[in-house]
Amino acid sequence: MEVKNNPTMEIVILETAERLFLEKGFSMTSTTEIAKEVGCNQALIHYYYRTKENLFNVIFETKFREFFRSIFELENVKGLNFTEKLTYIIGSHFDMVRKNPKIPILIFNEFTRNPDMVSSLKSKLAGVVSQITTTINTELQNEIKAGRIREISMTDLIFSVISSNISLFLILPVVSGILSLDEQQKEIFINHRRDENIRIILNGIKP
Amino acid sequence: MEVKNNPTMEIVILETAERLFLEKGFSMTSTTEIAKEVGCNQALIHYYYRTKENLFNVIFETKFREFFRSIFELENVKGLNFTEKLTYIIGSHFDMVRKNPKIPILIFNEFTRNPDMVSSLKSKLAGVVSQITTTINTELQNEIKAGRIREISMTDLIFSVISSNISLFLILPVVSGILSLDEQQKEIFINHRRDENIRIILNGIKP
DNA sequence: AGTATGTTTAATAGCTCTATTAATTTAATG
DNA sequence: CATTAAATTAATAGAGCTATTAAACATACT
Repeated sequence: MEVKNNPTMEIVILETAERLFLEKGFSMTSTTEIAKEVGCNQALIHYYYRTKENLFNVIFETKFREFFRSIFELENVKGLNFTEKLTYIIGSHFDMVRKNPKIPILIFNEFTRNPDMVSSLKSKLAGVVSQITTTINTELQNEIKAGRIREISMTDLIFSVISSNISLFLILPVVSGILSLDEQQKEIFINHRRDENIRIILNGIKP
Repeated sequence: MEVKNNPTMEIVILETAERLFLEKGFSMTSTTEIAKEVGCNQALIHYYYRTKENLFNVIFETKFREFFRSIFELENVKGLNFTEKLTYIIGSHFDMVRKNPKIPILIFNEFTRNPDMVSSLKSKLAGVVSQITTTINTELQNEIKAGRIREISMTDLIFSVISSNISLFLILPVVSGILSLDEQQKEIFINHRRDENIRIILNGIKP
């Protein structure tokens, strides 16, 4: 009965794998490569995680959950009116995606690579989704009744926010590649699109 | 000096490869699998296309060009006012993406798999982009001056249209997997989002 | 010191993939 | 029919990948 004294290797492997999987996807990343990057023997990866698939799943589940849990940060919105609330929500969702720009494409790819995985994730999401929906749905309905917002469902609103925010970071590599943007120009572009996304949605739901 | 009598195999290979590459991406598709699907010997693929990379590039270049050339169909918009024009453009862009829902993710993945490819495609796009921009930019500026549209650049407008349209088809597999939507429900959802995308953008650029 | 337990490595089996080469089949031509 | 070129296949080299196994190493405990 030993106490794990230094679980460093196990963790280093996980972190390195996470980085590589996010950079290059599941199939383009080999356990051999992970081991080389970590600086350990390739068998060690299988010692801790048994299979590559399993290692990936550990990472994927974490990231997937993380990503969806923090879809909308609803802590700091008390005391704001609806427009202010929405502005804050869209912005903080944008910032979250900005911090994890590679996760969406990882998810999309994983869904085509392994469609069976869907079922195992369904349950985990149900709660999160309904929580978000109900939290501000009442307020949305009030705004609509008051005629300050056009008829639109919560689902559609959320969908539009997520769409515009994630797609920026999907398209960005292509655009910045084609236009040869440097890091600074990219930053400017990102910040500009942050404002634009907020603006187009706020305006887009007006009556 | 023979005349190619039946180039069927060459073409069948190309079409099958296209389907598989779009379904599962570059690295998840093997030449062995393509051959099996075509019903020919695996060496035949290399006989016609030499390398898998090369076969992919042939397909990718075509699809990429096709996708960008038809980004905006500007044929049938004469005689319409600006709002009608924009409605038509967003809708037909949506329909184009709907017909080729897998191309965007193919492009995004290819850009991370092989960043060098960017340079070879730069030139091919310059023309297309500027053409689109200039065609309706004058009109957009007029609308802005007339106070019917808020201050927004052509680039931002195009960006928002492309974003909302492609991201639907990226997210769809995830959403429909989680919500277990059948084909009919998917159709309804897609059509609904088509309207919603048009609406949010038209509204989103109002003053 | 010696044993037990957990960690790490070396070696390798077994598979699949890409690409090439040589041989075989098919089709066209004089 | 014989010849020639193109299309197709069989066979295989060579590489990389995943996963397993047994051995070596390290560490803690009695």
